[in-house]
Amino acid sequence: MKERQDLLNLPHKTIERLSQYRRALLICIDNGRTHIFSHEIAKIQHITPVQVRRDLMLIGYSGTLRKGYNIRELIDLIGEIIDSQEVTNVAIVGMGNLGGALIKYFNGKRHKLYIVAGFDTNPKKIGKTINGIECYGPEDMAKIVKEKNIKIGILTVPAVNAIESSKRLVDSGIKGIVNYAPKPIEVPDNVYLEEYDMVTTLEKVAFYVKMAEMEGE
Amino acid sequence: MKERQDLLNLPHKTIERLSQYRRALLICIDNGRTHIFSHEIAKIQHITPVQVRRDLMLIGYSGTLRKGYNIRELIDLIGEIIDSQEVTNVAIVGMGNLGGALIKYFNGKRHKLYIVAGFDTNPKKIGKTINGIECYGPEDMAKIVKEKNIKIGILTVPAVNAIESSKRLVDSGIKGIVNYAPKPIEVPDNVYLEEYDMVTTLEKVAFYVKMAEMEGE
DNA sequence: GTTGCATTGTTATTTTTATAACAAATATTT
DNA sequence: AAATATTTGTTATAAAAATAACAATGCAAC
Ligand SMILES: NC(=O)c1ccc[n+]([C@@H]2O[C@H](COP(=O)([O-])OP(=O)(O)OC[C@H]3O[C@@H](n4cnc5c(N)ncnc54)[C@H](O)[C@@H]3O)[C@@H](O)[C@H]2O)c1
Ligand SMILES: NC(=O)c1ccc[n+]([C@@H]2O[C@H](COP(=O)([O-])OP(=O)(O)OC[C@H]3O[C@@H](n4cnc5c(N)ncnc54)[C@H](O)[C@@H]3O)[C@@H](O)[C@H]2O)c1
Repeated sequence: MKERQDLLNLPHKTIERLSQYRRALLICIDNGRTHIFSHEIAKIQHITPVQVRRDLMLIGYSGTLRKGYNIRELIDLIGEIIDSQEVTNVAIVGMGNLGGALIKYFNGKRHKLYIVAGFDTNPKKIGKTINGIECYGPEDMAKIVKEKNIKIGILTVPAVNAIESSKRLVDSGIKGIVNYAPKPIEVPDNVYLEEYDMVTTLEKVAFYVKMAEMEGE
Repeated sequence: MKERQDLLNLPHKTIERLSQYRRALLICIDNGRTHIFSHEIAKIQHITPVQVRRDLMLIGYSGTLRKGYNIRELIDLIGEIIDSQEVTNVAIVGMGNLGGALIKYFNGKRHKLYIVAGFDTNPKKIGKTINGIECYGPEDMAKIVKEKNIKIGILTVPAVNAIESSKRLVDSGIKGIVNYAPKPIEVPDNVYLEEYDMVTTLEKVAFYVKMAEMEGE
């Protein structure tokens, strides 16, 4: 389970769940527990115990029969898998309402991930700080990304600016992007992209709520 | 394609894409286009033309050979499928940074979805408005949900308060929840739930960025 | 009008993910 | 010490989603 290819073969959903298991396990450790059963993890995450055991099998972690999993060991192993050795630096592009909320919220939440810079085109924002994070103009992006060793960009610009901003991020040497603008962007193969569309999520929920209400009509 | 069961059999991912196709198509209409090819939609969404055609086949919409799809008709059909006839009202629970950003952002974006109320436990926020949306105390939730005919709740409270807040939403008669707190919640079968965890997303991106960097090591 | 070709619509296959089935191990009870 | 219950770990199956393959249609060029 130390081999790069093995890690890349892990299902993407397993990677997501590992992050979530760890967060739950950190709370358990704080509560003084040392071991935990698969069905307890499953209960916290509202998934099945089988799913939990399967994920742990995939990362090659073994528990003890009738005693469960050693929480500390598991936290550490998940860290070895998903964290990088060094801190990973992140930038916010678009220091508006959502970008600002993320900055205020995020730092301190994760050990190995920090938001270290913001970018905005609005001259009123450039040079200002939010929660100690300075905002730069987009023309400085390449320089700042290099200086601060920024690897990931979070896009929170208006939809019409998403494509130009993503290009600038890529040109600046960023290696991963999370796009919250409701406009699909395109990145080269060597950049990892996640997109999330809150409006679509809400429309989807509204659809299934409508369907539930139509029941028996 | 008018039958309830047919709509429920649509893949969840197709429902999501329909929402996104529509948003893209509305922009095309504004640009004066009347027809569009599957490969053009695909280009905008960065997916394959086959995926587009398959989705449209599933909703029973036919284009014209060598002419493509009638944009207006398609927008209307997607509306018939995913929108409810009446407006669907939404509440924000937790009027903090993220909840506030959502309120400022969302209204006006969609024709049939409106945020009409907020809830918060902080006495300083209760009675105030953000963008014209009033904030109420949680004790008024059942009353307000009924009065304002609110169907969906967006949870933006701290993780430790997520479970109690979700219970209150359910007890108040809400039918759908979007949970942005990084804490899984549980809802009865008759309530539709979507959870999204931004921290997990960022950790996932960081993982794949790390993997890409390890290449050839 | 025949040929070529772009485009749709449908079925088949593959890939990804989740669920289920069950064997193995070990503590507890009788 | 045998039987039972609990829990892990693995393999097998099913479900969901994406991709590929290809037939059908009808315009355009010749
Ligand atoms: N606010 C939310 O809750 C929310 C929810 C879902 C999606 N979104 C999406 O997130 C994005 C931002 O939303 P918001 O509400 O924060 O908007 P906002 O207007 O408050 O912030 C956008 C910021 O981006 C800056 N900007 C514009 N062009 C830029 C560029 N080329 N480079 C850098 N910065 C640029 C603007 O100056 C502004 O400060 C939008 O695409 C929106 O659709 C927001
Ligand atoms: N801010 C972000 O960008 C961001 C990103 C990802 C996830 N989140 C999640 O969204 C949630 C909110 O984040 P935030 O940054 O807006 O936090 P925040 O502290 O700014 O806002 C939380 C709000 O919830 C209110 N609240 C607390 N308990 C409540 C209850 N029981 N009922 C109603 N309201 C209650 C608080 O008074 C506060 O106003 C958190 O769970 C956070 O993890 C936020």
